[in-house]
Amino acid sequence: MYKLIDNKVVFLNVEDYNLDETFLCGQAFRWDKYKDGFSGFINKTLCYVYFDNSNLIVEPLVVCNDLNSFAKKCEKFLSLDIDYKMLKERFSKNEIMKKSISYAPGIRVLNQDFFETLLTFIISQNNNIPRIKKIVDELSKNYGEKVGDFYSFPTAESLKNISIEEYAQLKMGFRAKYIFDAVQKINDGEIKEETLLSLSYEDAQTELIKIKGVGPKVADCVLLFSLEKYESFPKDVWINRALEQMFPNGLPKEIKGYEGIAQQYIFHYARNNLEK
DNA sequence: GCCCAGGGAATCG
DNA sequence: CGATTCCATGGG
Repeated sequence: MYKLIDNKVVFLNVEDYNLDETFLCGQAFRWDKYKDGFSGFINKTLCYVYFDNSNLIVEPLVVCNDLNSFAKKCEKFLSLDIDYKMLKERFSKNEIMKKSISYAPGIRVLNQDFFETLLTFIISQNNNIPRIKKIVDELSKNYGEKVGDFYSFPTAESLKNISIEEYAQLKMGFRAKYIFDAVQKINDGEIKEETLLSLSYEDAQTELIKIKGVGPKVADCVLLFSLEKYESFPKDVWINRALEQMFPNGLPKEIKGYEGIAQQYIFHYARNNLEK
């Protein structure tokens, strides 16, 4: 439930939500600490997200002429339309899941912009989180739109005539040619968000992998973080360690259908507690 | 200098 | 097929 109060979107009595855990867990690369919360873009609108006691508040930092429709976008983006209390109770019937969740119980899987998620996770391959953020910031500063002190993430249209060499100048390395191919396939209409949304998880993954530099892991991140395929379970180096050490006999049945949401708790636990 | 990072493509056997 | 190697860059 939310209300519109004083040009802000106010979600009342939000539980099972921690902004630090959610914005800093490695699923999003364009949110920064700001005042008592975080600043970033929701549906192309720059905003300030913070807690006021138990209320979660989204304050647009630019003019927003349709606050009601923006509020619905916020609800979806922040994953406030999913019953996390119920999901975590189900996951916690498995003892290892229960322990993983206890290390960061306030993580939520965001519903981010498709194009931004696609490009940022192409950049993420064989890379580390601070440097991913740095490259994504450079991409935005160079080709995004200036909004106050911030820059929006570039659109596919705005990247239409950018060359591989220009991407390489942003220190992307070998990923420059992959970004170029992704932008081209989006602009050509070869890859369409609406199509991917209508397809099954498996078929949507098959489509995404047609992009150069997009393999199973990057595709799974895009499917989970921007296309609402919650059964998607991205496997990176940390998750592989977790699977060996925590789930040698496979994933528990309690997370079925929502493996991706469970994956975030496991990923966070593994990154902070497992040995290399 | 070596190792690693929210991997994937190219190559090899 | 599966297994290995290379790819750019920067921090530890």
